[in-house]
Amino acid sequence: MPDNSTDQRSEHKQHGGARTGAGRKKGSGRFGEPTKVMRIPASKVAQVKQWLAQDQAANCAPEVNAQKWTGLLKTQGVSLFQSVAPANEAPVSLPLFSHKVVAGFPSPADDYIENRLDLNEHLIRNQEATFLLVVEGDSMQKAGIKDGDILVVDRSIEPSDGKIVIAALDGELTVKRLSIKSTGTWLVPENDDYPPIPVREEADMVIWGVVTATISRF
Amino acid sequence: MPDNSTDQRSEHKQHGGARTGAGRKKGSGRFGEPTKVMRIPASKVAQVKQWLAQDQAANCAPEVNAQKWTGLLKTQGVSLFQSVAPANEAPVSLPLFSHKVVAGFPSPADDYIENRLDLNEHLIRNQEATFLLVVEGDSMQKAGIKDGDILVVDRSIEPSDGKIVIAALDGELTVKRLSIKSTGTWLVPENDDYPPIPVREEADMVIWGVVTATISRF
DNA sequence: ATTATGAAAAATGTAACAAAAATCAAGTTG
DNA sequence: CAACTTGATTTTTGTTACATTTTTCATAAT
Repeated sequence: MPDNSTDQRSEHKQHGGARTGAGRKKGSGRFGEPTKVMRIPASKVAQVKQWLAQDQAANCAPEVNAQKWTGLLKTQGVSLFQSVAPANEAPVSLPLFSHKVVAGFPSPADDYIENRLDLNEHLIRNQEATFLLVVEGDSMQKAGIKDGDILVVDRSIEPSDGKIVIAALDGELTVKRLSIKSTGTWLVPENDDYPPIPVREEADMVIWGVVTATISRF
Repeated sequence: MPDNSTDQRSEHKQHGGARTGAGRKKGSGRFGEPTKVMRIPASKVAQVKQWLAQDQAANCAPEVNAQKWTGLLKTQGVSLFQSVAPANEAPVSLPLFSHKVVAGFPSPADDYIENRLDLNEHLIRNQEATFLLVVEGDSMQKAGIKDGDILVVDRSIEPSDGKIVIAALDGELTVKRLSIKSTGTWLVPENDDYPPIPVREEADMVIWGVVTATISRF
């Protein structure tokens, strides 16, 4: 301020002034939460940045198309790099027939048709937040998840008790059932050969997303 | 350095000294490259750390083997879909990851995406000959096919021994494993409550197609 | 009442710093 | 002379500090 000689006169220029309650609100940043600085190898800076940007996009992902999809909807956690494929319409529409059809080939024109189904639409509620994983191992055998299955994982579903989740443990992804009890949090395999895994801290494990479907090929 | 008064005498304590070429080598850090500091939202610090830690560890061997499934099978009432004429493809391509992905980041920086997969393309090879069946009843749960599962049935595949087939029996569609032995042909339910069904003549039943995949939702 | 203005508070990117780790060669020891 | 010590030197690394920017709001001005 160049000229501040006469305080009495300077008033005519003042608009603001000391006041309480002013200032930027907490959580008004990009991430809605406090941040920390950390050191990242140069070659991965871009990747991390992209990941952070994607994660925001996934978190505010719109409701795409869900007719008969039951499930909680909430955002949380991770996201991945993924090119958004413009979902054009009318791809694979599959007519649904009654199970009472007998020998003979049902025609789509028949009134046997109960419904039409597109596998992508049926299995993917939030494309931005969905990815696929190939299962290795049989720790979830009793849940019907077998080695080689393809899991449909939705990151936008809030992990909750009883959900089958993808968790990063010891640097590997595992699929387990999440058990949140008063006694603590557990990752429970659905195979008697494997013991439940206690989860002590957040750092122990990162939950990637919730398994919404599994696909087995014969 | 407490005593440095007399340089001539101080030599007796000196081991090192000014020299060139000393010092830590470049690239000797954890990442083998220079680093940068960046600001990360607090909730994601753990994920980034885990990813960075994992990334230096062993590289993963991407072994995607989607077909070593040796499962049982089951049958019950089913609902029927049919595939419809192949529409213009606007594939909803999803990222397909291998097992070794960590904390929100794929492990190897570049080939993290094993593949991109469109579920329709992946599951429906011959669209005009493909049906979808919704399984009714949970008698096949033990075999990995549960109530509400969607079966992908391909009519263009030749039924052979061991295949899981859709057969029309008594005006209803059922899922059975086809057993063609020297002793005869059987439709074998994978459920103790149901006996194997002998197939005497072709007219006894009509095989609609071969099950190529099953989809379970959670 | 509406708008303009600037102060207050938080967010953000980068610089700076201290401590730790790594590395080497001169000096010491055997 | 070879092996070991040891401190100097340099990079790494986690954190703090700081200068900007952004957001928000109370108040003056209209």
